[in-house]
Amino acid sequence: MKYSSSKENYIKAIFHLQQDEEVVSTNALAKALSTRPASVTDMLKKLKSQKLLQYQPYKGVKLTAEGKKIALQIIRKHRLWEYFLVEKLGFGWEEVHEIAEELEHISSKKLIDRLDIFLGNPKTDPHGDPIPDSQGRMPLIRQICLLELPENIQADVISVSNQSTAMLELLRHNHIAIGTRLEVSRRFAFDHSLEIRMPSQPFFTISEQLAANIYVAFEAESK
Amino acid sequence: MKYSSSKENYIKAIFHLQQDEEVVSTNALAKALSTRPASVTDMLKKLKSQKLLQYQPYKGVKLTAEGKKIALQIIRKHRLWEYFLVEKLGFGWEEVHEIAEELEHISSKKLIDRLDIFLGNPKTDPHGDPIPDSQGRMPLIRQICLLELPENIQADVISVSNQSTAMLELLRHNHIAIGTRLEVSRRFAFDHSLEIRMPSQPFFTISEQLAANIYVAFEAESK
DNA sequence: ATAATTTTTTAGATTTACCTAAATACATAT
DNA sequence: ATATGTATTTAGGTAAATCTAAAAAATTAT
Repeated sequence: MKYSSSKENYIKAIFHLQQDEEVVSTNALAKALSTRPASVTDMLKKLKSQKLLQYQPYKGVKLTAEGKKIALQIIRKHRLWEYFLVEKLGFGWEEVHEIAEELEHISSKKLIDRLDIFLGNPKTDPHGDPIPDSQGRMPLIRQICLLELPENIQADVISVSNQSTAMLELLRHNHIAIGTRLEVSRRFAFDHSLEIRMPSQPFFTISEQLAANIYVAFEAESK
Repeated sequence: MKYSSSKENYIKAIFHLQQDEEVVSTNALAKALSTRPASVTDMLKKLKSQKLLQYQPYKGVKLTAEGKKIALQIIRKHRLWEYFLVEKLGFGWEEVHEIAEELEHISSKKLIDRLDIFLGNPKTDPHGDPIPDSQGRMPLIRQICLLELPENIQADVISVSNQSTAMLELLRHNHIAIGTRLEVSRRFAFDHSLEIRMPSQPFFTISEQLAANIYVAFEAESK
């Protein structure tokens, strides 16, 4: 079934608000969507009649299983497009959200599954948020310092804590950037330096000092 | 200025119909857009008030310069997305039109200009139709047999006339497919074979017989 | 427990993009 | 030149998604 962009935005907003509060209020939704409470009430009635959510007047709202499924599909699209914009088109991670808000409403499922493959099945978007898979399963992502990354586990760089030019220069030299997929292949006891492996590139090592400033996200047993 | 998807579809349809007939009739538009003549009349009034077209009741319609500019932007987006879907995501050229109809309404100009660069500034879409540049200039495309392609001019493969497995095998072996960018770097008088150059690949030669079955599109002095 | 405040819903409009049915303008054929 | 047929417009209506203002329900404070 296909839903209007407006309905999709409601579903997505409810999904996100539900992470904090079991039940979502009309006012909270109105604020999140920059609209008026009266408009929210109208839309909730429509979405309820489509069985996407449970709603009793004055009692707040909660997505049904079907509603959640749709929310996860939209979030999947949003985050994959963000990844595409940053990794392939060279956008900064601050400027992609708005564009992804539009792209997430493109309907073709085949498109998004092929995009996923084209991007190498990333597990997180450029902000480090997990990307649901084609079945809507959200991978359990752990975000840690590169120093603590277990060996031979693929992870994506999500942030760097030190922004000095000296450090950025070193990162650039090693082709490490936000979004880079890498893994630690060895650790050397002598100086605690790390051997880094990146897809289709020769191995190289980085110092403990550098690694201490890099944060990565990786998939901790999905399901 | 931003226009609704619906308005953009009207503008695009008028642009295409204008290629055949100087002035476009209400009925022709209704047919092209699968809608009713009365709906067309309504919309024409709105678009006229926005100065995107010239319209006098009963006298048909014609885009203004501004209307044409917008049409070309939409066509640019449509064709670049088609190219992306085929070249990067591996879709067949028959199945991309529908998806591109949605993608063409994504508004970010920066997105489309970066996509253009990412794709290597293709001059034609997978169907061989020319892609307007960032200023809306439509390159003059000539479509000819590879045999007749002038030397050292980049061209895109748009079709192959013989579909035998033997020929397709040979094409695959040479990494030639619909959409491949190539140029003829030399011709050998002895057997009329051609030396082919492709970006970031070693040169190779193909027989006159093979070249006779390959059709390409290239830019003939734009402007 | 009642008053005051906040939240939510209802009622009634508006805008966009459609529709059908009827009226009008234009084109063509005799 | 008039009749007939086709194309186009007008008139009036609908559905989706929004809005404001007012009413009603729920919550909080005294």
